[in-house]
Parts: sequence; structure tokens; C-alpha cells
Amino acid sequence: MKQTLKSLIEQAIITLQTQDILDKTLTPKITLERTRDTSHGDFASNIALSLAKSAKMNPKAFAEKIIAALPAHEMVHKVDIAGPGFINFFLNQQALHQIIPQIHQHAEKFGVSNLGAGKKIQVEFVSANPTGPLHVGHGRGAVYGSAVADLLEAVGFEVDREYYVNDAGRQMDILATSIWLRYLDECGEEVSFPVNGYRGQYVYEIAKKLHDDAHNEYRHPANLILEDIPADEAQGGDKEIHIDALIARTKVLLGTQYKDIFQAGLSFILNDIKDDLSSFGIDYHTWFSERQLMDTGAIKKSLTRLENEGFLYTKNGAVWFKSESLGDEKDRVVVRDNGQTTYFASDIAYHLNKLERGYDQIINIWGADHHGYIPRINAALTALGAEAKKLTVLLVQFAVLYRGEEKVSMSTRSGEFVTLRHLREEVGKDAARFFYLMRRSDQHMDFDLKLATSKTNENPVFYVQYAHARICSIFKQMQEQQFICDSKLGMKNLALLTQEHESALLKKLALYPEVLEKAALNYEPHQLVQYLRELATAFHTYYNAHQFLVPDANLRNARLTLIIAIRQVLANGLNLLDIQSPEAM
RNA sequence: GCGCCUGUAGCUCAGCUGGAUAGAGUACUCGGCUACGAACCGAGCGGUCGGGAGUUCGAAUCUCUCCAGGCGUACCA
Repeated sequence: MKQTLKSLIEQAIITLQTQDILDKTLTPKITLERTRDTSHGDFASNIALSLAKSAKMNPKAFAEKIIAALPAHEMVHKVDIAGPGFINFFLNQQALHQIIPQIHQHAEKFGVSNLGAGKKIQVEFVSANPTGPLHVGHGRGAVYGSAVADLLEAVGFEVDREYYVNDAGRQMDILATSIWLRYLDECGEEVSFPVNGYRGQYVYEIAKKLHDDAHNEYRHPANLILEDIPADEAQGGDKEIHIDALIARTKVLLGTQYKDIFQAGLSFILNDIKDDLSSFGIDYHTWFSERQLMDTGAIKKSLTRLENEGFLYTKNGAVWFKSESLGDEKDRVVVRDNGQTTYFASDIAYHLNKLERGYDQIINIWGADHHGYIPRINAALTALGAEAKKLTVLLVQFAVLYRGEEKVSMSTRSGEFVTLRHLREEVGKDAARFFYLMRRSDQHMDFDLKLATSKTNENPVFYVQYAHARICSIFKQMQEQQFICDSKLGMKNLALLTQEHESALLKKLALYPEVLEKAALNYEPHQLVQYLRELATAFHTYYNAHQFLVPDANLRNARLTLIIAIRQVLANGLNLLDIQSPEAM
């Protein structure tokens, strides 16, 4: 419909140009918007306002010329000039009604499109270090990422979901060492635990399992472990130096057994993460291993390429990448003076790998605290001659947890650490997803656990689901009253849907495909959530104002076809967000 | 210090590629079940869109400046 109106305006402009009222060389951009206020009709264009100057006329007079030149169309009831020179289009009822057969016909496919034309997009999200369970901070990125991926798929892109597993590097060594120390506890060795070690409950669990399986196979005497190790922070030493020495000692004593411990920790935690995400309805196409980049020499290879292009130099024993010359604040280290490559070096290789896999676009979803990281990645890709503009980084702000008025502390030390699993168990998948998606992801948000768990009218998730359940309930009632839903009869009588509430609903329904498109292309799932709340409101209002199961069969069936369409769109939207649409609640 | 982000109703937030009278939810006040589900609906109350200046037919939206808050600024990941 929108396209039709646009082409009508276009024709009018061309007519005016041939009449020399408007400059022939102009190719004006036609803007047409849905109106917010029904008194302004269904669609409005500001074309007269924006072209008034080049036409050397006042906007109102020019608008009149445009309307005069506008071809007639059967769906257009009337065209008005309003305000400073807006052109308002009023559609006739028939135009509104046509949405119902469309929805019935396309059913669960209604709203999806082929806008993406099969272009390949990769969405990488969460990618938390496998050094501990996911917490509620990761939850927002997880749910947002999955919703963005699902939306893009719905508008016709081919989407791969990927998790980058940091299964290499110092943090993992700290984890392995922490596990081993707890394991020694299990064996009965008395070893002090480093300040910088991982102290979570799960470390004990992994250690205990290790001891149950392998008994004393990895046991070494405590005095050998701590011999000549520099003091920890608690004893007046440096915690970083202490833990690095401890890692080195662990590797020496365990020899080839070290990788057993390392692997035990990695798989335990990774399985835990996979479990968590999958119970949130999040499934990945690829779990990409950082270690794989090292083992295949991909990191070395990308560094060599940078070297050959002249972007590397050595200073203070470390190798630096000249990122400052490519828009970053300063140059960055890629190889530390101890010979280890940095996380950044892995990331260069990883992004290069992604681009080489032939995606039309790659999307990274990062926590907002990583925003400073974007310029250096772009610099690296540019330096390597890759198309940096194929990379889009979407930032997700942190959510602050509340329980009613009270802020829930999130510090690891205090032990009040809320895991994602805990959130799901307390709040449930549907409410958690809905709450995460309700707000723009790039805005700070307060997540109220009390509100999310409330099974009362305060909870917006139930509000939308209730609309769906209510419609289902009407059909149960219909059967009890011995009525039969005759869709054909309903379709024939759509003209009877003349109530204001009905017109409002019809317009809302027609909006759904546009909302999907906008939400997908702007990576803004909250727009869909917002829409579903509005649709639910429009329905609830209608419900309270009119009866559906009326004696008149024509009207009754017309209304039933309408609410079937509403139920369909509610279900489609909720389903896309991976939230249940219950028939009863 | 420098860089990025954010200031909209008492609270939580939409609206931001410039458009018509700035919207929801919640809180508060009042009203609606002998109704197809009251997990609902209707009405009211509530705003110098952080302050100021500019750009133009028109600014919450764009530019500049100031104020306030968050984040970043590692040979950590």
C-alpha cells in the first residue's frame, strides 16, 4: 500500500515537471509515513514542505498543485492538506480489510520477507571466557544476540550464530591451576590458595570430580609445589608474579598430565555454558576455538602478513602493531616480551578468518565496556586489506539487577553473584527474554527481578500472552455455545468491521511486516516487543468494548476472522522472540 | 587529561536518518464483573525533553558550548 501511494506521488511530481511548475532536473526523495493521529488519515507526506522552496511557492499552494496532479486510486478515499502543508491520505475501509485474508493465507509465515535475499551474515555473541558460569550480565548479550539473528533470518538473510571460545591464554592457565590446587585439597595436601585464583564453587566441583575419577594420580607434595615461589599479595608479594610462577610450577610438575586438568576444566565449564544457553533457546552453528587458531598457525600467519605490509615494529622487547596510523588512539602490542601473543593478536587472526569464510557481513555483539576495542580491530582489518566495513559491532550495555527497590550486588567476592541459570530458575525463560528485549540494548537498563517474577497484572509478559490466551478462550467458548467458525462467511462480511476499535486493530496488523523489517535492519528487537504490547493493548480494549459471539452470524464470523488474524500475529511475534504463546494460563 | 555513551512525567523507559498537540507502563485518584477469562478496560493527575546558544518553514531529534552520570584509556582477557 505504501509503495502504491509513493508511486502515485511520483507520478504527480512528474506531471508537475512536464507542466514546468517544478524544475525538471530534480529527482525528489518521496517520504511517506504512517500517521500517529487518525485525524491525519492513514499516511502522510511532507513532500510539499520539502519541495516548496524549489517550486518557489508556499507549501500549501504547492500541496494543492500536487493533489490536483495526483492520479485517482480505488483504495484512496480522500486526500487532504493539513498543518503547514502536509498531504494526508485517507484510505477507504476496503484497503484496511484486505490485511485479514493476507494474514489467514500466510499464517505463520505472515510478516517474513526476502529482503536479505539470502545474503550471508554471521552473528557472534556471548563469547564469554570459559573460566566460569555465565552470569546475568552475559544474559542480555545472549538474548539480544539471538533475537538479532532470528530477526535477520526472518527477513531473508542466511544467518550463522557463532561463539568464540577463548580456550587459550593465561586466564585458562589460571583456571587449570586453580582446579589443580583444589584437587590437592581433596587429596589431603595443604596448599594455600592464590589471591588471583578462581574461587568459585564450581572450581571445587570440578576438582572433586577429578579426584573421584583419577584418585591420587595427579598428586604432588605441597612443599614441592610452593618451593621458591615468590610471595602472594597476602604475604606482601605481587599477586600476578605469584600466580604466573605457580602456573609454571604446575606445568613442570604435571608434565603431559597438565592438559588433562586443563581439558577437564574447559569441558566442564563449556558444557555448563552450552546448557545454560540452550535452555534459553539459544543454539549455535559454530563454537570457534581460539586454540585452533594457534594450532593451525593462523595467528603467526596474520602477524606475518602485517609484518610484510610494514605494520609491525619492535620496542622494549615486544612487537607492536601500528594501529595509531589507522585511526586508533595508540599502537598496540601483539607479542609480549615473554614471547606470548596477546588476545588482540588472536582476534586479528579470528576476524580475518571470519572474513575469509565469505560472509557478506559479520556482526559482533560486545559488552559496552569493550567499545575502546573497536578502532584497533578496524585498524587491523584495514591493514590486512580486508573490508573493515563488513564488520558491525553492536554494543550491549550492562543490566543492573534490582529486587524491587533494592539493588542486587553483583560482585564476585561478596558471593551474591547471580548466575544466568539462577535467573532462569527464578524468573523463567519467557519473562527473562522479554525483559532483556524490552529495552534498547545500547541503553543502561534496570532489571527488576521482583517484577519479572510477579504473576500479576504488573508483568508485561503476561499482558501479551494473556491477549493470545484470551482469543483461544473465545474459541473454546464458541464451541460451548454450539457456534461454528465459518471463515468464508467471515471474509465475505469484513465490511461489517466498522467500529473504531476494529479499524485501529486492522491498521496495527498491517504494520507488522514493517515492524519486522525495521527491527531487523536496525538490530532493534525492542521494536517488536513494543509492537506486541501495543497490539495486545488494542485487542484488550476491543475485547472490553464489544462482544464477539453475537447472534448475527455475519458479524460474528467477521469478528472471528479478525481475532484469528490477531492471534496469528501475536503468535508469530512471540515465536520469533522465542517466547511461548499459551492457549490458557 | 583525552575518547566514547547517556540525561525525556515521582519511578522504569519509548520516540532520535528533523515534522503536526512529546507517548507507554508503573505510582497516585476515581469508575467498570448476574459479561466471550477483571492476569482486563475507561477517565483523571503528572513535562522549561539536563542548561544555554545556533542551523530553518519546523528541533526531544542536527551543530556548538556548559553541567551531571557511566564506561574506556594494560606487554589482562
